[in-house]
Amino acid sequence: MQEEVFALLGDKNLSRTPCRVEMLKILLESGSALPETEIRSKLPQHFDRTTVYRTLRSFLEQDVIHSIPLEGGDVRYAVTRNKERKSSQFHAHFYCESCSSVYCLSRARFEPPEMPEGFVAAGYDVLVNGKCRKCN
Amino acid sequence: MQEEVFALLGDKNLSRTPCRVEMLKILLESGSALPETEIRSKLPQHFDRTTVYRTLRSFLEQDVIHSIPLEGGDVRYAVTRNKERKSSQFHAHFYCESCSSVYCLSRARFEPPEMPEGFVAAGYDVLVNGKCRKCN
DNA sequence: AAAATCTTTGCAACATTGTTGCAAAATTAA
DNA sequence: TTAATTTTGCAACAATGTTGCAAAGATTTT
Repeated sequence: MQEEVFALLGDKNLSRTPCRVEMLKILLESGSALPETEIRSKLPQHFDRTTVYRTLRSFLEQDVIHSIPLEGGDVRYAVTRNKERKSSQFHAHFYCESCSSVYCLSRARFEPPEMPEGFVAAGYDVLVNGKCRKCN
Repeated sequence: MQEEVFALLGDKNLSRTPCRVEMLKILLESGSALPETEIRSKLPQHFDRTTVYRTLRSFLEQDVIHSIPLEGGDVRYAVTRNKERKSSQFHAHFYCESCSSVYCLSRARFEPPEMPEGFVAAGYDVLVNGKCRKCN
């Protein structure tokens, strides 16, 4: 775990600050995508909201994590697996309408919809909603 | 146009208040999905932000419009065409990375991605990004 | 090791999006 | 016309995210 965190940070030339290390651990340990409030509440020491947001921004800029905007302004953050890097043109996530958890569907395959005349697609974000493993 | 607005409101038992009528006109006339600020700025008379949000909420509750959350907390609102009612299990939208316009792709067909063990899908929201008709 | 530099953190303030409570104005019903 | 309901505006608030500035911690330079 520690090694994975260090590797992720090292790859992106991000220094090992306490806040970064702890946040990455939390995100890696969590099977689902988390909102900022939950990440912050899980931190072993107190960090200011600003610091957490700044760290999230660094991670986003370096594509260590990605954000998943939901209906109602809710946003979740999740570690970006190799399969779903920015370079990849397709991302899928699952929103459980029962427990509100969000999961990355990193290995989902998908047939792009046909585009109307004149529209050229570069990437696709799919949000599937339904019931997750735990709620079925 | 006027008739279409009245029909939409009538179907949902929403009274013809000035704000509702004008907002629906704006949304119907626009080929793309609009943020609240733009809807409000296009209104022929001044209405308070609160009133506009309350009207949006009525429309959302009655499925007259739907909201499209984007990366970065941006939200767009668009009239719900019959083809893409809540009852339908699939919605697709197009985000132009050049001019930031959002369009509904109401007639797009699509093959649902396969779900992992235990996950049951009920609906799909697809956000395609690329370049729109005007920007190509 | 001391001084200078760069980075991270916290605090206060602010912007934006959206909501709520309350009272005034406008509609609608009795 | 009076009474009841709905719509609107205003002020205040909540949540999410950003910015400026100064203090604290690391790094580097000499």
